[in-house]
Amino acid sequence: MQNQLFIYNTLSRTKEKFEPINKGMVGLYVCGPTVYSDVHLGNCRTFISFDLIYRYLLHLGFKVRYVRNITDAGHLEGDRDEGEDKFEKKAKLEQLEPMEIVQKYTLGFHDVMREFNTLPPSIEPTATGHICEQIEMIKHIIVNGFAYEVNGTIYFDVEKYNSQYKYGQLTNRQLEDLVAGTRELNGQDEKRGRLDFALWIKAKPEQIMQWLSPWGWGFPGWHIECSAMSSKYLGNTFDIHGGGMDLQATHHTNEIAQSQACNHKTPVKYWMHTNMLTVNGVRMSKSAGNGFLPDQLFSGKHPLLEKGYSPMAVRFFMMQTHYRSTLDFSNEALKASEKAFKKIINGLITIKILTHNEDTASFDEELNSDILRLCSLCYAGMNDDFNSAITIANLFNLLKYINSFHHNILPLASLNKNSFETMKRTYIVFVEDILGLKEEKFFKPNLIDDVLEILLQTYKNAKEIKDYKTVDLIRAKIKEEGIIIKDTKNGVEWAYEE
RNA sequence: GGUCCUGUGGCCGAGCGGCUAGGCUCAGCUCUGCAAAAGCUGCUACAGCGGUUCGAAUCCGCUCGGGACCUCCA
Repeated sequence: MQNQLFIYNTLSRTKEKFEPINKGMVGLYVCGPTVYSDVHLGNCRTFISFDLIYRYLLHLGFKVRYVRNITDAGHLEGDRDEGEDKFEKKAKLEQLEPMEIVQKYTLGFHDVMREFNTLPPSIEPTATGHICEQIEMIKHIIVNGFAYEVNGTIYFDVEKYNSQYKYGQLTNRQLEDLVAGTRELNGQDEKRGRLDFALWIKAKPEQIMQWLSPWGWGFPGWHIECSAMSSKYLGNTFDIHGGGMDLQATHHTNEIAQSQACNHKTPVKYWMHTNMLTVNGVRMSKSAGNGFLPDQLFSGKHPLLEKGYSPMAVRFFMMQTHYRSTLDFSNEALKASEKAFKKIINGLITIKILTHNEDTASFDEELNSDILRLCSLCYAGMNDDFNSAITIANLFNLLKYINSFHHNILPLASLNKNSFETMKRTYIVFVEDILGLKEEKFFKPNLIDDVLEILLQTYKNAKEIKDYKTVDLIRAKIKEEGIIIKDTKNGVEWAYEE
């Protein structure tokens, strides 16, 4: 049951039984961020979705090598070799070195990922750290006849490639249709085919980020980075490659082409794509002006947000929707999830203190089997293409029982030890390890001072009504925490114990 | 224009041929010094019209909405 994992494969457009290439091991590659500005929230959804996938694979006992790159060079404004380099442009704007831009936004990205409680990947390679590998790969592609040089720039020959392989297979498109969708080459273009894309780009003299290659000074194209890094760490063919749906048509299509042109092997067994984020029904994007940053979402400082929502509430919100469905952000939906999340966490605190004392006096067969059924449904949800929505629904069903036991509406003695332990383990493991949710402390900065104030007031009140039992209790307990209470002529004061 | 996805109750969101999804909201009940928490009950949904079937939210066709990619974005 727990091993019957099914994954929707974009390549076949069906759910397939997951069978790793090497038994017990999984190679997972996810396209990471281009660190030229703050992480986009939609980007976060992708990484949170794959964090869930990573966590579940680990839970199933797989040895997972999770590679998520950092794109820190070579990403032009137009994905098809036009426009300025994103880093160079931003560097000019912020009056910094391109690498300062990279450093700044990489750190910011990691902060956000930490706030969302995502596990770090096993390897987080950078594009600039793998220039040699990319050059090597390009050389192979040229030798194999699928790329050509024009004035120091190397282009991938899509038409030639398509004569032997299917270029548009990931998106189920014919080459002719793709060509029809692009504009005609104007006289300035050096490339031969309209769909051809750059593997290596000749640098302008003033450019800061450039490297020496067999074809002169230049920098790598965006797509070759992922191909080079994934094959280096996961091999020529690996299990799962993921990313946002908008990478499917261009980036991932080109990755497949590059890998096959280089070593004649299909690079990936299962392609997984996460869906987009919308705000009040409209796709979140820069041009629509409805894209808020993670920090704005947390603080509530954005015109579209009524209030701030904590990272864990947002994470939970995302997991209530399947990763292949579009997810709509609205204050109403966010508030609903915030409440539901707190309920889940309160349940976590409850189940942790709940214990079974081996008493089965009022054993209820039906109840036991229902609880075991719900536990297995939690697995069934995740096994069905990581359907966390189903898992969460069943966690809520379990939670009802947990609360009923806790409030003695149902006697704990109606469960046997095994059912109880299964319920407890399932709830905790799913909430903490798989969904990656944790309790958040919402304490104000000066909470301690305020609580102390309340305590001292209670102390004073007790003293006035000569309730010395309470007075002594407060004094003794607070002393254990290293604080002594002093009755002075001016009233009650506290001090650190010396 | 091409390639696709999608329309579920007041809101969000699973399900994708027969079995109560779940959460939030609202109304009521139980419990309760007050309040909260928790439990219970109700609000009887599947865009419309045809068709296939013993049986359709689920499959097929048409109509009407919404959206994505092909162009910067995960």
